[in-house]
Amino acid sequence: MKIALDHLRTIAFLQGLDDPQLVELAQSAIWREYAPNAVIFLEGEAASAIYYMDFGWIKVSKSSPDGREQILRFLGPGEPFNELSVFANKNNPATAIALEAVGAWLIPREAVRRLLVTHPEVAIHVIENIADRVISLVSLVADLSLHSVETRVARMLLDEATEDVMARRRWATQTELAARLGTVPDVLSRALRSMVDAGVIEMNRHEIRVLDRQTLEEMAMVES
Amino acid sequence: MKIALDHLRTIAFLQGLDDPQLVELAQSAIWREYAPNAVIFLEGEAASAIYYMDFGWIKVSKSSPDGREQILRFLGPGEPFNELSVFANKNNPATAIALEAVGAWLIPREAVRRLLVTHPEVAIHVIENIADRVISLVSLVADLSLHSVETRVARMLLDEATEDVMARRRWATQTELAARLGTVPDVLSRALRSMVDAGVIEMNRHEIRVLDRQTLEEMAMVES
DNA sequence: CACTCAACCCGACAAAAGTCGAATACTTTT
DNA sequence: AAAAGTATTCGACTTTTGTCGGGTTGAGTG
Repeated sequence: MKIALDHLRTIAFLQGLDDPQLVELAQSAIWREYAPNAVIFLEGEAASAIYYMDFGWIKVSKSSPDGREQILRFLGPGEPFNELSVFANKNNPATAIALEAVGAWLIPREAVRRLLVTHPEVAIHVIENIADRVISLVSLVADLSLHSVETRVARMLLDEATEDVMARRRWATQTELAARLGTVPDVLSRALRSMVDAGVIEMNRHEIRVLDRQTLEEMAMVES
Repeated sequence: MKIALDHLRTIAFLQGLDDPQLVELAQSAIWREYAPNAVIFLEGEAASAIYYMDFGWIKVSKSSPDGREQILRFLGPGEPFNELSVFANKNNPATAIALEAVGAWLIPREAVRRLLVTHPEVAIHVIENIADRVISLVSLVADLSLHSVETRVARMLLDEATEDVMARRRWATQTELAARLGTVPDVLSRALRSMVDAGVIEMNRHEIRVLDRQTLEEMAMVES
């Protein structure tokens, strides 16, 4: 219980709650672990709980009947997810799958929802949280519809790289990255290769290093 | 003022408020009209008010530097918009443009935001409203990334048609519809034409009529 | 009613993205 | 360390989507 409590304290939209409230939540929290590739929940299912990731990474994605996959986002330690379904009483709009061994706390919907009525400041945090989701989805739509694969790759690199290095976790294969960018591994491979050939980046299994940030920014069509 | 009050009463997320509250809102409401093609607000601008559409239609879209446009949604009479930016204190994530003559009420952000703290039920409505936005964006992403133009066209027809007829407003040109579907007018034209040739639909300037719903559903790849 | 302009359509073409089969390189397991 | 499995790459090819120039239609305007 103690552990759950400490974690709850760090969730953004629970900020400002006093200890008794948190203890109550902590008492209803359930611990879950998932093996790599395990399905955490499926698109269309009714959501029953909010998740708070303790360790591991997952992907949230949609799939087409013929097996193609579009990843909406990756989620790592410290991030809450499935708030949307829980707070809005909707079915899960997408599927969540563990990319590696994952441990997470589940807080049943009722426990969290009660807070909405009694603690308006929580509601405000929730709104801001979901608003960020909308913003990132809007920019995903714009990327998919308005920009070439090369541009999207360049943008991903600029987005993810810290100090011009984008570290690659074990699961960050070209297959997963391609699904994130809305394309297929082959095409991503070609795009990366042509960047390597052009001397813009350097790449190995564990990281991608940006060598020529300026050219990359031109490829990304970032506006001044 | 009276008029504004009557309209406010019909806004979904203001349901449950008592009259004095609404009167206060109505007093701060501002009336605005826009000519066809007028820009209502631009992507990136700070949002200062929530809009409530009285008459006319608008489009919310993102554009690329080279002029291509992706429409996120159309909005008509009775629908509120820009809640996202107002409630979450973000800049507008997209641009809004009038498709025809538009009249709308603006309610300044501060007036609405105060309600969030004092009236938790309003917050819940706001969350549900934004959640719907997330869901429709997720399905737009899936459409763009996972399905062909023909499939998207078929889906649009099935979505929009009532009684197998999709009425076309004056502004619903192939240019606008194509921008909504994430393609260009020519390609949309071809897709529609091939459906007409296949006897699946019938089409004129004012409406598109579904003749063979079953085939259309197969094209839309709706899952059983 | 003639004129104008936007919408729509067509056919040929160009480019981007996706597919396929097979070779190669890396990891992980045994 | 060998075997097995996964990830990446390659080249050739197909499909889809987008582009371009020009032509037709039809609604709205003076």
